[in-house]
Amino acid sequence: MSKKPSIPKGTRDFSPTEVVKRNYIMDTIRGCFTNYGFQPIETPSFENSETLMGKYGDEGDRLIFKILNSGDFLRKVDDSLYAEKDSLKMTPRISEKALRYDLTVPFARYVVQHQNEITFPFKRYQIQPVWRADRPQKGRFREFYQCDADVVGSTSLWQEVEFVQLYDAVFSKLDLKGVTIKMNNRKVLSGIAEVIGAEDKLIDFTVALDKLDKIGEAGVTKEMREKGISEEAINRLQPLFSVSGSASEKLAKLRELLASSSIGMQGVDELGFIIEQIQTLQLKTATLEIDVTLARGLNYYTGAIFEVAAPSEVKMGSIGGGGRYDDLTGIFGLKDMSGVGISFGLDRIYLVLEELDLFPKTVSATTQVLFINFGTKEALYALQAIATLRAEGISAELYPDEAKMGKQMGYADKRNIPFVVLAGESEMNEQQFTLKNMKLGDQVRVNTSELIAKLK
RNA sequence: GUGGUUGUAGCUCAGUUGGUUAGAGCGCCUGAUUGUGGUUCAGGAGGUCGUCGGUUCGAGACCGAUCUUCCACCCCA
Repeated sequence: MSKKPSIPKGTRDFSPTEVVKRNYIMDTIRGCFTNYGFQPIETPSFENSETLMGKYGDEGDRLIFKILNSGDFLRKVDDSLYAEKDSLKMTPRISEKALRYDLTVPFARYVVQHQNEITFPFKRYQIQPVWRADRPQKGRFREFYQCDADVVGSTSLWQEVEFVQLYDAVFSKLDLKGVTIKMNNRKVLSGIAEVIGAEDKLIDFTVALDKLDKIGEAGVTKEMREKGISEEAINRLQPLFSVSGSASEKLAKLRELLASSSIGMQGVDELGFIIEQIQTLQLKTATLEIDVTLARGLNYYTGAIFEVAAPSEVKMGSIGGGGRYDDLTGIFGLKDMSGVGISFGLDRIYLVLEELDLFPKTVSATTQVLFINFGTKEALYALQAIATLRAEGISAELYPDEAKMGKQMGYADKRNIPFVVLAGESEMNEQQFTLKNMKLGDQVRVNTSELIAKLK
């Protein structure tokens, strides 16, 4: 046991059946992305540390996997720094590269670096793994895939409308019903902070607010108090907890609440626009909902914020998220380039589909027909037929060894191969094949064209 | 990063207050069956009990460390 090899915490191997299912999800998402006019790019799995560090907050920095420099890197550290044993100070000296933490920041870097070759607005999609030095939990890994679609170079709210449609399209294709697209707007949150006079505590305030459905109103106010938000501000927040009802009712309530804040009103108007258009365009399976407590998201969101909740019967964190970031490329020196995008969490969608048994049966299909190996002459005869079948698009294989029938049949059985061909001397003499249906157990004698017809 | 939890055969798990040679089901291999799998029957292989250290006459069981699993925080897809 001890000598058995293993893989690092939070990583996984994928068996054939799992890869087939993952590909099904990926192909579905990719199909929708291209259908909506997005173009694929890829970026390196690791970036220069300075590209990533400081972009996700202190918590994010902690979760970034750092790559040790090559060579005798400790020799270059001066003694006084080494003696301090301060990891935070030491890290930049011994690590200059890091594994990417998400796909959005590398994308921003890409846009800035390639700005002269890009035609704006630029719609790109990207499906690649990301890494986080997190503690694993259910649906939480240290290596996982994100599937991102972003548009940069347009401030049009029609993009947000299209992203809502895109979410709906993907989940409809996957036949995943009961998905809720939660939407909020950073400007609404800023407006609330402004109205209650806690602008300087925006982050603390939003993080606490985000936990409303988890720890309740009392828990949220308690956390806000602990973070130093004044009692007066918390009292003024009161009406917010009772924002409920339909989208238009929520919007009306927010307008009332935020009347004195121009930024807040702007956020409400943006939410209203998107809701209104979606009401006309209609969604197929997903539900769009305004959630004023939705505050997750990285520090760079400036407008819309999206988060996708799995159907309520599945206990799973969000399966997607996104939003508008007006100044993402600004940190890399390219100003006035607004972006908006969404992300799908492939690994979590997989767990949800698995739990709800929503993978189509056909995705598990393997080889269509196995040819039994009876010996050299027979194998050659079989391979000639196999070549013909393959040219017809039928996946076929020859059992490589001249093993006992039982073993060869057992192989077909275990791999769920639906058909087996037996071709020995008597079949060869008549240019025929014995085709056995493994499920029914019956078998027929056929020629080549009949064989193709039966297997197609 | 904090707190808890888990680890015994390929898989799922039993294993009494610490006591002889650690078990079961499923799976695997061989045969009954030299051109017929999935059913049945007979036989067989497979474990330094996660790892390292400690307590003890004696440890799968108790203690410590470490790794891993899952869970709650933090945060997030």
